[in-house]
Amino acid sequence: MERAEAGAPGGWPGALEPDEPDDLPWFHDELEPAGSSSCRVIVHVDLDCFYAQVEMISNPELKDKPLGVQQKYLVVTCNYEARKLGVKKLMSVRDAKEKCPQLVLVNGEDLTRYREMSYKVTELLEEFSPVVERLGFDENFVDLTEMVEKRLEQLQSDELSALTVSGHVYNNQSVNPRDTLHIRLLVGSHIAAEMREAMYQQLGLTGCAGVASNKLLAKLVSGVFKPNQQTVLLPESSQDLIHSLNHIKEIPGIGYKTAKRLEALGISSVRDLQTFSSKILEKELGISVAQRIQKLSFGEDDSPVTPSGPPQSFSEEDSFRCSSEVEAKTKIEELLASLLNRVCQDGRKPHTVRLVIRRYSSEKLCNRESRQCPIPSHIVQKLGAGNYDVMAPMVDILMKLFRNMVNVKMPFHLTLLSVCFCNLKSRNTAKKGTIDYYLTPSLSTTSHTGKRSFKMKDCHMED
DNA sequence: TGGGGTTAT
DNA sequence: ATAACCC
Repeated sequence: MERAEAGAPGGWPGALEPDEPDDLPWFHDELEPAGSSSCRVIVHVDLDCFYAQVEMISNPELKDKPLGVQQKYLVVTCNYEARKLGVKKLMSVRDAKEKCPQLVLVNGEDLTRYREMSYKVTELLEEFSPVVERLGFDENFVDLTEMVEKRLEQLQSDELSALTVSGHVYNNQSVNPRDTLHIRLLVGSHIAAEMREAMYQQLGLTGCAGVASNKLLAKLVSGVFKPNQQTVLLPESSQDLIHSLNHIKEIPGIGYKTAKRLEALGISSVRDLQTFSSKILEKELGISVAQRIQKLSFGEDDSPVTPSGPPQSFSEEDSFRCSSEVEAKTKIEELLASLLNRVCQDGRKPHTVRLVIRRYSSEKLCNRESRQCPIPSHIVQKLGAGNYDVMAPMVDILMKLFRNMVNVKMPFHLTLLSVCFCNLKSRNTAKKGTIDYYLTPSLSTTSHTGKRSFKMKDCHMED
């Protein structure tokens, strides 16, 4: 609904001159309804060095020491003590120890406690407003638009005029108390402060927050004041914020590949991307990517905060060297055992299983191959209680997938194995009144007999 | 580069 | 099934 039809006989002059090259981004002169009703208030919440915080909560003796969390030979994250001493994220253990010999390392290859804490944070935020989108384990977006509206209705006019910001204002921009957008964002900043306070009081976690009118800007502004602080962006400063980025790769949504292709076109700064021909960009990257990233370069992002809900998939992976089928099977059993525990806790049942490998060979970054297949229904039904019954047949399936990818009669060298359960169903997924409902034994009124007898006359069409 | 996740094609 | 993106 945001998008004007490209070929629509709109009232704008350019439509009457089809021969005129139109290289200006089409969205640039889009009329905002200007009514504040279309403006959202979004908060991005970003925990400080999350894994390190979880480790310091688990073992308070680590609190005032420089701490790094290690996976294989990498320090994937570290606390601020360690950062002061020169340790960076994703630094090799060798470099980190060299920079900082006193660095304390804990192993963070098992994500269980991080994952659990991560969901506690999301659930806490969902208590404020149910529209929470997770991004990784340590970031969440919350759409505060409705909450802000409700709070504004409650506020008296004298309270309204005395309203101040909680935390920083980007660029130190002055607030206009008569600007309804300013006021709404200020209310958002108070909600953000309450969220951070609740995270600290209830979970012992600190983090940053950014409040702005869309996800892109909220995310960018949350990182401006860094540990344990928050910042609100007022609309007049959005161009300053986006131009504070030194390279297009810093725009969330423009990844490694796209950045390389843009660089090949001579685009490296945000302004380069803003002013580049839309037509050529669409031809190079496809219309979808081109339009999306060019809008991002102006700080425009109409993507909604999509509630994440429960995870779509569970996976366990381990990077290690593997050159025999026996090694592979042992690792697969290990990964599977952990996964079965997780799936058991979740309550839903996966209907698809996938095996992922990474081959050694020519270090093509991110070369992974996968094979997947449906989990036979008689196995699906056993999931949940006795995982011992499902272990053997699942290993069998996974080894078939393995041999489908890897010719075990030839020498091979893998550097990673991963098992993934997906296509999760609550098995209440069959809705009442549908054929599936009556064909699902656990839902049918006669199912408790254990017999697969589906008599339509026994079923009621209530609801 | 680890050990995860998501969506689009 | 892969390829891109995110952390």
